Amino acid sequence: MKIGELAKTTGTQVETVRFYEREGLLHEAARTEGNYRVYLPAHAERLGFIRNCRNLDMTLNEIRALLRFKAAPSENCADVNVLLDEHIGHVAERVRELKVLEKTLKALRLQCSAAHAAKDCGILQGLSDITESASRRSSRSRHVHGSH
Amino acid sequence: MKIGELAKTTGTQVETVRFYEREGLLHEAARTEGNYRVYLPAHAERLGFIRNCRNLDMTLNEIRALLRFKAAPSENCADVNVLLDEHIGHVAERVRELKVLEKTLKALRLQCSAAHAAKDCGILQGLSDITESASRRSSRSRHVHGSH
DNA sequence: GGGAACCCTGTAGTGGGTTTAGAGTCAAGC
DNA sequence: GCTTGACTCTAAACCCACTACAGGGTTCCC
Repeated sequence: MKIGELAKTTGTQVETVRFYEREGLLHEAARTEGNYRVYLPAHAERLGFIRNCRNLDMTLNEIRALLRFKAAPSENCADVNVLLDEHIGHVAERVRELKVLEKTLKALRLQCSAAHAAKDCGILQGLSDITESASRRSSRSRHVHGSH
Repeated sequence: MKIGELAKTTGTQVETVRFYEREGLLHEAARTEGNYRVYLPAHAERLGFIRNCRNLDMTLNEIRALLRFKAAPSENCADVNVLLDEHIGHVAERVRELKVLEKTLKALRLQCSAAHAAKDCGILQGLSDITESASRRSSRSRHVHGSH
């Protein structure tokens, strides 16, 4: 199959498939005479695995690690468990952070319920004042992202 | 005050201050004879506002909008409310997504409780199989990020 | 005058793609 | 045989919010 079909069956964008190839996540495909990539079912399987991992918010590096484990079927899988436990930890931490954030934002929102002159707006006041209440984002180098 | 002091009092990194100036979020500072930036309390106030907004996970564009509202004190603040409501919506949505994710990851984790050969690992199997269970990340162009 | 601590500019890198530009390929219809 | 349109190719730039680095200059203290 050609790249467009592969992309459609795996719910990926064509550019993303080429990006994964550049990144070494997908093996290079054979080419037709006209230089089109040709994919086999094994490619679709591997891409499906990658997309599932991405849907679980894993980084490409984590996915690379998992692909290595998959490629060594007789080795011990303890490291897979460790990787997943760490990832679950990251997600759980991010949920906690975002809930604090949500609470803070809602409290801020209550400071201005009606429309009036901006100079009297409790929200703008609040944004100037907050000193310590907001989640003291101590976690450097986060891996599960914010809200944007 | 010089840039280092400003950075310290606002809990910002020096490079970030210069970055905000380049981005037009902070007004250009006056300079000493030796070409060092000199800041006034007003700069510290504005930077504090920006950092508070960033701690609430707003984008620089959202912050730019808020700074414009602040600069027009007699205008109506209804748009501030709208901006904040939208932002709260983004955060709440991301929390929902991440909780689904956490659940999926924990279920996946249960498929391999002990260490054994990778070819028998329920987690790697599960990652190949998931078809629809994981959060169908329909939200394109998210603004509150994942877990990394 | 020597060294440490600070500051300057400019550039490149991060992650996980997306977008754009400019060109080539292929099958169908006329 | 020629055109049209859908598909494909490469390479490079762009996104966000910084961060890091290279290679200097300034200030201050001893």
